[in-house]
Amino acid sequence: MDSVAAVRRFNRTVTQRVGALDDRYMARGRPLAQARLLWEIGPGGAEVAELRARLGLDSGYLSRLLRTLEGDGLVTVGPAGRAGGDGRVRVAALTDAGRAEWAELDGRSDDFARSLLAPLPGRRQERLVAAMAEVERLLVASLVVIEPCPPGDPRARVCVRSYARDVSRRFDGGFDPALSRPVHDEELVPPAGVFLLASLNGEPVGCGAVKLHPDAPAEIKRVWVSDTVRGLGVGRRVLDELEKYAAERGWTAVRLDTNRALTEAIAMYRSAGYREIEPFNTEPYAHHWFEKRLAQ
Amino acid sequence: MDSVAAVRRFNRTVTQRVGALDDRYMARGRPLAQARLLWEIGPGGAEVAELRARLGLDSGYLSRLLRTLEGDGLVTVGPAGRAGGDGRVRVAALTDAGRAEWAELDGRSDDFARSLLAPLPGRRQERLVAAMAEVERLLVASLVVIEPCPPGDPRARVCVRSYARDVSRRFDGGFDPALSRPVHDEELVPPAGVFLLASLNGEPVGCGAVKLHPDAPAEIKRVWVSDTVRGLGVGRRVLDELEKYAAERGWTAVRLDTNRALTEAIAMYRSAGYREIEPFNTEPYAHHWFEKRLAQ
DNA sequence: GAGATTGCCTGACTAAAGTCAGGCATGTGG
DNA sequence: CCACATGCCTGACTTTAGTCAGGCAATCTC
Repeated sequence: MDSVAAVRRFNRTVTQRVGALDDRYMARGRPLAQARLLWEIGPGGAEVAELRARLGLDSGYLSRLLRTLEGDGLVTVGPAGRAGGDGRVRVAALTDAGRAEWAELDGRSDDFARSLLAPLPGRRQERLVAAMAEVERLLVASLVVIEPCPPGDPRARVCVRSYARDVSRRFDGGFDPALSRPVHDEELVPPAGVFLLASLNGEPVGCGAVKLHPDAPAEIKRVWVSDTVRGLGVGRRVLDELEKYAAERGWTAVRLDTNRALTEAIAMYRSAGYREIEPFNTEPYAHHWFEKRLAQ
Repeated sequence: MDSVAAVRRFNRTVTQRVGALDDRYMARGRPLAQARLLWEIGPGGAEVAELRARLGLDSGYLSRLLRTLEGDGLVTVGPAGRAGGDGRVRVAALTDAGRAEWAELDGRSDDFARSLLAPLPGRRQERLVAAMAEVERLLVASLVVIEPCPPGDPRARVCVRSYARDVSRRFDGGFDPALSRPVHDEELVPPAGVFLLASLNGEPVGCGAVKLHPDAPAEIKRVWVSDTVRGLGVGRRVLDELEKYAAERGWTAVRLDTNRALTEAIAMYRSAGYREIEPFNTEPYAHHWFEKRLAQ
C-alpha cells in the first residue's frame, strides 16, 4: 500500500527530524523535560495533576522536576488558591524569573516556527501552513480515545449538554428534553448499558450510549460528536464500539430513533448497515427508526 | 503573525505527540538509539561515518552502540568491501538475525502508519496522505543547507554533471560543454571565487558559483537546483549567498549570462533585482545577460 | 468516625544517552 | 620517510530520564 509508505516518509522527515530540531530549540541549557514542564505550567499556573496528565509523567518524577525548578527559583508550588477546593491538590505557578524564562521559551518557539517558513517563497508559505493545519486536523482522529465512562462524570455531562444544545439548534421548533423520552443514568451503567466517552487529550469530544433492554434489541442513545472533530470518523467508531458492547453480551440487534434534521447521522446509520423500520417507541422528536442485526 | 501560531500548533501536536508515539512503536524492548541505528544500517549495510552523519551521533557513542548490536549478534562491522578503498572506513552490515529484527522494525513502522490512517474514513485518508506529502515536501526547504565546497568535491561534481545534463536536455540542439566558455576549478576557490553546495541530509541538491574578476563585476555561474527541491526557494537562497559573498569582498556588481530556454531562472533573476544588459562575453549558449548592483 | 482512597512527596534505584580524552591504525602531502 | 590528518575504537565519566515502594495528609465512603 503506497499511502503507508507516504505516511512513513512523513513520520521520518517531519516527526523525527523536525521534532528533534524543535526539542533542541526548546531545551537550551536546560534538560528537555524541565523546559517542557516550565512551558506547560505557563504564566497562568497549573495544577500538578493536570501537568502529570498532559505530559504523561510519573508522579514521583514530576514531583522531582518541580522541586528542581523550585530550587532554581523559577516556580512556586503551593496549595490550590480556591477556597473550598480539594486541599490535597497543589498548583504550580511561575515566579518572575520563571515568567522571564517562559517568555524566552515562547520566543524560541516562535523563532523556530519562523525558521521553518523563512526559506520558502511567500505563496509556498501559505500552502505549508494550510497543509499543516490539514495534517493536524486529520491526525487528531488517531489521538481520540473512546472508553466507558460513568454517565454522572462531569465530562459525560458536558457531552450530554452539548448534545442537547446542538440538537435544539437543529430541530424545527427546538428541543425540550422534558418532552423527550427520559434516559436515566442507571440505565447506562453496566450491566444495564454503557456510556462511552470519546476524548482528545483528556477533553471530551464525543459520546454515545447503549441500553441493553431485557428481551428486546439493545437501544442506542445520545450519539454525539463535537464539531471540532466532526468528519473524522469518531461517530462511526463510537457506534461500532456500542454495537460491539451489545453483541458481546449476547444481543443480536440494536435499534435507535432519530430526527429528520440529523441528515449526516442518518447517512452514517445507513452506511453502517442500519435498515429503517417501523416505529418501536413513541419518542416525540423521532421521524426515523433504525435497526441493525449484529453478527455474533 | 498567525501562521507562526499555526506552525507552532503543528509542531506541538504532530512532531511532539505523534513523534513520541512513533518512537514507542520503534523501540520495543530495545533502547530507542539501538533500534534507530539498526534501522539505519538497513539490509544493504552502511559505512560507520555515514551512520554517524545521518543520526548525528558522537563517534564514541556510535561505536559503543555498534558494539552492543554486534554483541547481540545482529550486526557485523568489518572493513569496507571495495578493494582500493580507504582502509580506515568500516561498514556495518546486518547478520541474518539482524535482518529478521530489521524486518520486525519495518513491520512495526508499517503498523504505526496504518494506525494513523485507520480511524479515518476513506476519503479523509487520501486527504491526509496528500497533505502529509505537501508538508514534507515544503519542510525539506528548511533542511537544505548551503555552504562553500571545493569544486573538486565529488558532491560538487555530481551537481555540475546534473547541471550539464539538465541544460542539454532543455537547450535547442543540446549543450556541449566543450563549446561553452570553460570554468576552471581554481577560479571557484577562494580568493578567486567560491563554489556553494546546497545539500539535504548530506545529499547534494543544488549549487552555484561566483568568480571574482579583478577590476570587473563578479560573475555568477552554474546555478542549478535538483528538481526534487525545485520551487522551494533554494535557487534564490544560493543566489543570495553568492551575491553576499561578492559584496562582502568589495564587489559592487554581479553579472551572469543565461539561455532563453531557462525561463524560470530568468524570472528568478528578474525578481531578484537583475536588469538585462548588453552582452559582456561571447558565451555561445547565452541569449540574455544580466547585471545587479550590490548594496555595500 | 474508622477505613479506604487520593494527591503529592521522598528515597533509593536503574537504564539510557551522551561527553571527553586519548589511542591505534591507516592515509596524505610535502 | 616524516609529520599530520582522519576514521574508528576504548575507558572513564556525567547527566537525564524514568521506575518503584512507601509515607503523610486531606478527603471520601460507609
